[in-house]
Amino acid sequence: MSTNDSETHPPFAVTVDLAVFTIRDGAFSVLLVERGVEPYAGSWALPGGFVEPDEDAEAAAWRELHEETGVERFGRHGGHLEQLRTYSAPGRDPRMRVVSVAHVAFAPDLPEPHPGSDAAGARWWAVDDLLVRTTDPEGEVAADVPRLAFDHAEILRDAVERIRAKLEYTTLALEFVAEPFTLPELRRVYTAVWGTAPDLGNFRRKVLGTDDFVVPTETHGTPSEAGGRRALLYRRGAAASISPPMLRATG
Amino acid sequence: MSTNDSETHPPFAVTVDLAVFTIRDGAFSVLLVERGVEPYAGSWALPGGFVEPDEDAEAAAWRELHEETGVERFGRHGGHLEQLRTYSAPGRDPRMRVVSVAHVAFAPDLPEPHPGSDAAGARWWAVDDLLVRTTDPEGEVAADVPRLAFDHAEILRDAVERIRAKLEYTTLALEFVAEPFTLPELRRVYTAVWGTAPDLGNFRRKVLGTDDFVVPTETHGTPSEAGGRRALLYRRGAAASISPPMLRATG
DNA sequence: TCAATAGTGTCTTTGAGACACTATCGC
DNA sequence: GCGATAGTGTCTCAAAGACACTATTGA
Repeated sequence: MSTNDSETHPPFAVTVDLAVFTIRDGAFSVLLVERGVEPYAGSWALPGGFVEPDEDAEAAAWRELHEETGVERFGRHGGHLEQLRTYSAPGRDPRMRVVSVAHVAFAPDLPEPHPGSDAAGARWWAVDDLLVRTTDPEGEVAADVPRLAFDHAEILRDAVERIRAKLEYTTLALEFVAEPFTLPELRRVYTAVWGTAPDLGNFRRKVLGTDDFVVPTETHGTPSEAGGRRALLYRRGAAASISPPMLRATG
Repeated sequence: MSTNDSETHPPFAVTVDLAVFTIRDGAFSVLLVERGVEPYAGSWALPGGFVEPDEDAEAAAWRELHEETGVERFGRHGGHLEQLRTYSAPGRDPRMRVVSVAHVAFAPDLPEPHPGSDAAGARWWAVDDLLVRTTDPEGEVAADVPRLAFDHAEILRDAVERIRAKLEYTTLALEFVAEPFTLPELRRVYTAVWGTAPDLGNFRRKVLGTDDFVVPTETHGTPSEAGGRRALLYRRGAAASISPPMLRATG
């Protein structure tokens, strides 16, 4: 906090940007909106918006999340949202000086998004495809995979790395499954986010051996369409951290 | 990034606040400034200031760090600075709407600070004392230990937790020692930050067994005033992470 | 009975925790 | 020699990695 007089300093616009993740058909996916207005009209970007005078950045992020996805903050399990970091490069928005407080959010079973008032479209994209396109503009992905507007490719990269890391030492994976869930479902979260499947036996040992990570029910789920044994159903436990962490395969 | 027209949205002031840490006389310490102007004149606060039009938040943080401590960004080992998180509660500054991008910085052997132009004073404080005073206003610390202005107690708490956690899985402790250094010196960093001393033998095994954490020299240091064997001197290695992590004692 | 998935058991290896022991310094 | 600090060795135990094996379902 400076002691200078504020009158001598220029105003900034403050926005929030959201990287909203879910698992769709086994793929780690993120929500993008197609911009309807300049700049970058027609480009795809992370959803976001301006912070209002009476709210902090987190409240603005929840509001935007609701507007884009219908996720409610309260009521049953409303997903998880946390601040990522703030992006403030002077030229990051061509219109004016904008500082953006980026957030990461995720929830299971998010509905198909409906575009906000200024967006031309909104849909889920596979994170891996977007990262390939970002890293290598001619990468081996479908031709319609877009590059991102503004500095959103950087934000997406940071968000993905945050989530991959937090799966190791927190119970964040629980936020990606709807209750009740099976252990194979939970394991598929790790598989989708990390890109590699944890060993089945070792995964069960770790999850069941971590106090209050998951809570068993008495009932079993239904097999997938491919058939097979019915898995036991669980609910989320109260544990927040995993110690020692569940490490990604050292491949 | 919103697609709304920016003209309809109110301006914010954007500042950076800094939690600058070092180890002084074996104590994990943070730099505070005594405010010379309202609000909170006479109170102690984290150093900081307004972000200028032509710089991003990180550049503003380096500039303020230099102004308060004389630490240069370039040249020899100029310390480490990273973004912590952004604080944006509507009432956090009584004058106006201010969003602050907080940063964490540290370096070994920082000089005595000289107060900036609007500060009445500047000095190092033991982190533990400040945290006790924050948690328990009548805690068992010296009577002159202050409470912090604005929401800086919260920022300090978050910063300390970040550093304690990062010592576990990164080589961040190296930023607190001047080259060349001895392993006992490096161990004292962990002891000061965590408040507990890692076992001497296990600490050496971990540090020397982590590839490129430290690089041995051929020379030995001088014993402390209490005497004893001379320790071998090392330099910082290129490794950035420690895997598996060096865990805090489970006390 | 077969394919597919869920779940169990166990051998091996890695590495942390604890702590005893040795080495080198100033005095 | 002694006290103090630096450094080594080693026993034990917790837990991860790898992988073989069994169980339960639908077709």
